Amino acid sequence: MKTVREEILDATIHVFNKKGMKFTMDDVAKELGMSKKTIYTVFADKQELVYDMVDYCFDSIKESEARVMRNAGLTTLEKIQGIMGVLPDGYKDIDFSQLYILKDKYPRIYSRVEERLESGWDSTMELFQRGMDEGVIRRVDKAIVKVMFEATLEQFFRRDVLVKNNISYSDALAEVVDIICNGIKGA
Amino acid sequence: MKTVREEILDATIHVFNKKGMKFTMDDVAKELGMSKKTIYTVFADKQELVYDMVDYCFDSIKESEARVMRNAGLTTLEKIQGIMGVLPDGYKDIDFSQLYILKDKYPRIYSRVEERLESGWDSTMELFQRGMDEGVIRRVDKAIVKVMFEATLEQFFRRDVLVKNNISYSDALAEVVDIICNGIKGA
DNA sequence: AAGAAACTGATTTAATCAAATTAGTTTCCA
DNA sequence: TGGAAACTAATTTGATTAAATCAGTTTCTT
Repeated sequence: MKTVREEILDATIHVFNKKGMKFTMDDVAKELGMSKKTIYTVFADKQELVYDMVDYCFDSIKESEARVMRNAGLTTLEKIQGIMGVLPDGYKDIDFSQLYILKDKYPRIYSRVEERLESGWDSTMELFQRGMDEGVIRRVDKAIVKVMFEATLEQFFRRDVLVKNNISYSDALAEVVDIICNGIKGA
Repeated sequence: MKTVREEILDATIHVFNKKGMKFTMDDVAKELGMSKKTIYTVFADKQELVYDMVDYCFDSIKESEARVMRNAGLTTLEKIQGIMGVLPDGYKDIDFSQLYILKDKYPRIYSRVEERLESGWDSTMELFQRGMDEGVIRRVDKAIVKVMFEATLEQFFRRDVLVKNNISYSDALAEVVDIICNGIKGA
């Protein structure tokens, strides 16, 4: 059973993805068939709502991630592959490029997004390090791998490359993870 | 000996990189120690100047590229590696993200940039195809490799990732080409 | 022939202010 | 308790116009 809080957050994600950051509180209320009054009993203001929406999304990524990390049956390389596969599943929920526009208006939310985008890579970075120590992946610059991956995903969302080339998102993602993992694998 | 035309184009690149698309004709004239009058004897208007500047840059990429293609001593994979190395050398000359802002004001130049960015991949795409036919690289989606590479370079220029991580552009480029080439290499 | 500088019409930018929208609150009602 | 709708103060949007900038031309000079 979903809590009221979660219902509101889900609705917020929905209208956010439809209208970007200029969604209104009325939009959320209408989406829910709920009065604004009720929303305001749960969230103090719009800022808090968006802030919590961000955390809500990242938490779900983190959870899938933890599941991969915890799986003892996987090798380090398989874990890297697994995590790179779930990471963007979370990105799918929200159009983060929209969130970047908040820089001026909601600096607190903006820096929260950056913070979580950054810390979202913590486990992956650790895995890279472990892989290099174990010798299963080559000594590469972790920051570069990160940029490659993030930049590519960003393009998938922003431009219409996938539509134009008639490639599904999951196929594209699998291919990218595959190329990167093979590219960093020890010789 | 450089022609007047080339001198003007070089100066244009210079001021363009300093001030973006809002460089003025006076800027170019001052940079050259030349009167605007003289510039206008060579180029009909600003639009033509920028248009030719774009071609000028891409032509120099194409030239280095042809040199690699023509080198019979290289294997297909080495050629791919070589071409991916020179392609961005040309990007270094110009901040193409600036050019993308022209969409509305100079649609003719904008579409020229797109056209040449696109056709700049022609030889690389052919090489990918040849490599797959020869079996030296895996069957990958060429469009995805292209997105990965382009997106990554774009980030190198746009964000300050390289500065922040204290990596030189050429080291970063070499690493990216390396990862991609290893990532697509046949097993 | 080419630079320096002044000039003009067109475009860009900036400032201003009115109109519309919206966050958050309150009132009334089921 | 919670929805519907009205309300207010604040913000955002949009239109208008004045000021500044700039592309392209002309004049005068060496």
